Amino acid sequence: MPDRRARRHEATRREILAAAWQLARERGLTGWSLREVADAVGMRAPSLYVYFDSKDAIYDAMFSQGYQQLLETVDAVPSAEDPRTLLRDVASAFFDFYVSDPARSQLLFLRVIPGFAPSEDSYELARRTLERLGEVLGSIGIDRPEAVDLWTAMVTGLASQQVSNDPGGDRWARLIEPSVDMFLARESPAA
Amino acid sequence: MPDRRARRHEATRREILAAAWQLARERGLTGWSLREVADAVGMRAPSLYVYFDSKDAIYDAMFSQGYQQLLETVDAVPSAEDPRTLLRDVASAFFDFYVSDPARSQLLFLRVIPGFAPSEDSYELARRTLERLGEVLGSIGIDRPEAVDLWTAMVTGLASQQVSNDPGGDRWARLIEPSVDMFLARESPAA
DNA sequence: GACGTATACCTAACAGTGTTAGGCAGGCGT
DNA sequence: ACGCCTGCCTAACACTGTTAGGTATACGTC
Repeated sequence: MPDRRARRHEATRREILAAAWQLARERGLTGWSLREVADAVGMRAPSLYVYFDSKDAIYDAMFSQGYQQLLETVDAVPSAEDPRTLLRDVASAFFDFYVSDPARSQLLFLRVIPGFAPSEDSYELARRTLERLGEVLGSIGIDRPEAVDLWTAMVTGLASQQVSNDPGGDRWARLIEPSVDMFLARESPAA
Repeated sequence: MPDRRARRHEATRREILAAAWQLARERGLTGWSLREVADAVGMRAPSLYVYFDSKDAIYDAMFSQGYQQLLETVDAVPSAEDPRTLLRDVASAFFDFYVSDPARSQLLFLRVIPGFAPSEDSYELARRTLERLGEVLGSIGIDRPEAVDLWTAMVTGLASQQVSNDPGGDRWARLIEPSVDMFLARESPAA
């Protein structure tokens, strides 16, 4: 029977993280303070230290949650025999994941916070998530490391341009399908 | 004969910007304080306000300088008849520009600083620089807006992955040539 | 060449930041 | 029922960007 206290503690941790995510989405990844998070959950700033060792520890927990969500997103893509179909679905899923929360994307994919680096555990989760992405591509015969790297660069490039240069629009979203075709023409000319 | 004072003023402005660039490269785009910049040029922090209205104004001047440098980089690419040669040269030049100073790239290409947006003038320079890039691609027949957008996404994607996931290495740098081939196979199959 | 002023600096201070120290009340396991 | 650990608090630290106000000097003008 797990500690009542421990469960309450965990619940409050999640509440704090939810408030931090909301502020990050509203004001940018680094555009919020611990006082604001504390206000949102009805505490004073120093009390947050009961739950996290530092602001960077909050970022680390967010990093971990973010990759967890990405893992679920990748796993939610329906498997398909046809390479073109699968590749398009995975690309769209990743693109949507990236664009739907730019603050999260900055945290997961760009080194934006001065001095912050993910903990060993969080980094391991990130590694496993990207490995999983590689497996999905492998399932349709995309298994050369260079091909996976190229695919990653292409899709993150599209999503990043969308966020930076046409937020809310679809100028780069429309290029997903052509990009997939272009990629397949090179990597899997048979299909 | 232009004001002695005005010239001295301009020289000090440049000195401050140089110090800010150095700190940004060493500690990250947002990892430095006005006190540190002031120290580097032998002043106290408030004196910087003689030269810049705010820290964001320093970022704005850096933004402007950065795009100036990018413009020069693009212009320095030797013109070539062969599309493959030119495309490879432009891609390499841009890739090197991006990778050689990740802090600058964050400032120019990603919206990383909370609350900061470039001034009208700086943004105009950015627009003209990217327009110029489009002209270079146009010179070898790449003139469909979608093709330019796709090329931009591809090259920034490669550079960004290189910086984030293999700093100092060449894991994505080696993919420039294959990417150019892949791109050309789609956009200019005749060549 | 002396004069008056705008300029280039300064110190002091303010509100806000992340963080630490220390204290108190109460819910929990024994 | 007792005692302790947990969850919160206030006060305070060093640091951040920024403003107010003062002073000396280098400059353009006469």
